[in-house]
Amino acid sequence: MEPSSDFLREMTWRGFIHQCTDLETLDARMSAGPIVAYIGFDCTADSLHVGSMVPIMMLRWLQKSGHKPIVLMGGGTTKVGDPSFRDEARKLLSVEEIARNMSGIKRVFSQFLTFGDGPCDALMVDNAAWLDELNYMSFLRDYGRHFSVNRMLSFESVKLRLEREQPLTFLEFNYMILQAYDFVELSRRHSCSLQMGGSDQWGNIVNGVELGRRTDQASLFGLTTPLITTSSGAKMGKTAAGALWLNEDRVSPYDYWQYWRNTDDADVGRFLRLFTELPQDEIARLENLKDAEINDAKKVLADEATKMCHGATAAEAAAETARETFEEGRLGAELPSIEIARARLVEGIPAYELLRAAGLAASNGEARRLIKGGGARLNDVAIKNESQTVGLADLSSEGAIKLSAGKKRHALVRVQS
RNA sequence: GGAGGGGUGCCCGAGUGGUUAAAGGGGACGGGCUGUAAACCCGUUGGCUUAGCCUACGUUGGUUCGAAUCCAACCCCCUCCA
Repeated sequence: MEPSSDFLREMTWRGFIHQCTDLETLDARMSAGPIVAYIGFDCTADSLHVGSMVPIMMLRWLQKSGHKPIVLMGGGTTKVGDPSFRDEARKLLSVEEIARNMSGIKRVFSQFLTFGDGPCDALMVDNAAWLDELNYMSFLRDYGRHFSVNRMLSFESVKLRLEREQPLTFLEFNYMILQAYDFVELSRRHSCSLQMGGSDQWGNIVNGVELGRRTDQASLFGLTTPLITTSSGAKMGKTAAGALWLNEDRVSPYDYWQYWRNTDDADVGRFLRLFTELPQDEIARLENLKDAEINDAKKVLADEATKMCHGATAAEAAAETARETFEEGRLGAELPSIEIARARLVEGIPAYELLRAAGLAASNGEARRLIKGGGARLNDVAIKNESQTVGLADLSSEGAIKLSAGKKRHALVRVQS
């Protein structure tokens, strides 16, 4: 019952496996020797977010277990747009946007995988390389004949669209076929025999496996990961500011660390397995911590996850700032900060304006409401009056003013030098 | 091209001439309780130089003392027909 290959055993224990086209045969293949596997990433934004962390972790484990990972950039498929489980069509992205997004996403990967020419080194390819020059007539005759529209319509991934009677354009309908063709290309070019991906990719993956069998008698496999939700049922990765992006310029290491630190109790064990590479016994110990002690497990989770994404130095700085801010009530260096001209502080700035400038409120009105509701604090003292002004006298001995919105959101105001 | 239906605040969704910055729900934010957790309770949720002013119900005009609500044109979406 338990897989014999290192990779699948580890993945099973950690909760990465949702569905597989043929787990037993795949396991035998992976036990016998190294294989090549890929995951595709479309270029719909200029950074990936935590939603992609599960597939990324899987590629890491694959590489660690002695197999070869391919990262497929969807430079071609992004021009079409994956309709899977969407109730309406995506906005069509321009070629320029796609190129920009791709360069943002590429940066992320160097952090997680080792690229190169060795047998276990990761490879990055772009499906525009073959999709862009496809000839319509020959493609239809060579590959289109292997697809049954009846079957394509039966996939769960398009059901939502069809049931809601929302239009599914012919453009989008082709996505599945192109992704299937990608798998065949990678199998031919790089002997790739396994496609992995999120559970929403099941239909697309199965089509690739079947196409490979029909055109090349290839024995291909598909493996999907479950959609990770928080125990409260929400899709994970939402922050106050929006998605939890992996690129540092969109979400700071400190905010990234905070996200993991604030994990629900109920999710800690599961997340440690999925998002850290700690050994099994260490995870077992951490997930058995009770009550307030579980906070220690959350800190480890935050440390590990941040280290992987932003490096050890950034992770330590984030952890240190959190400790200073929350455990000692001081001001940590990595808190988001803004600079204000000395002259403006001499005049005095209304507190609501400063809250807005520091990014703790989206508008002056919101800042006023925050103050009225008793959630705004200046150097840890509640701001009572909306029109209260902040001046030089409020600078602490560290040379900064600490502003807070609620218990968790803090920012520093420094004097412009 | 024809017939019908529809476009409301972050999202869903009520609202068919005035007291509507727009019910209700969700989400989000804040307060309380805690452990920087969950659950629960309470509050807030267009902007501004905030006892006031300004901007808002696809767009532009019109009717009216007064319009998200009525009229016209236009744009976009959906369904059926060709």
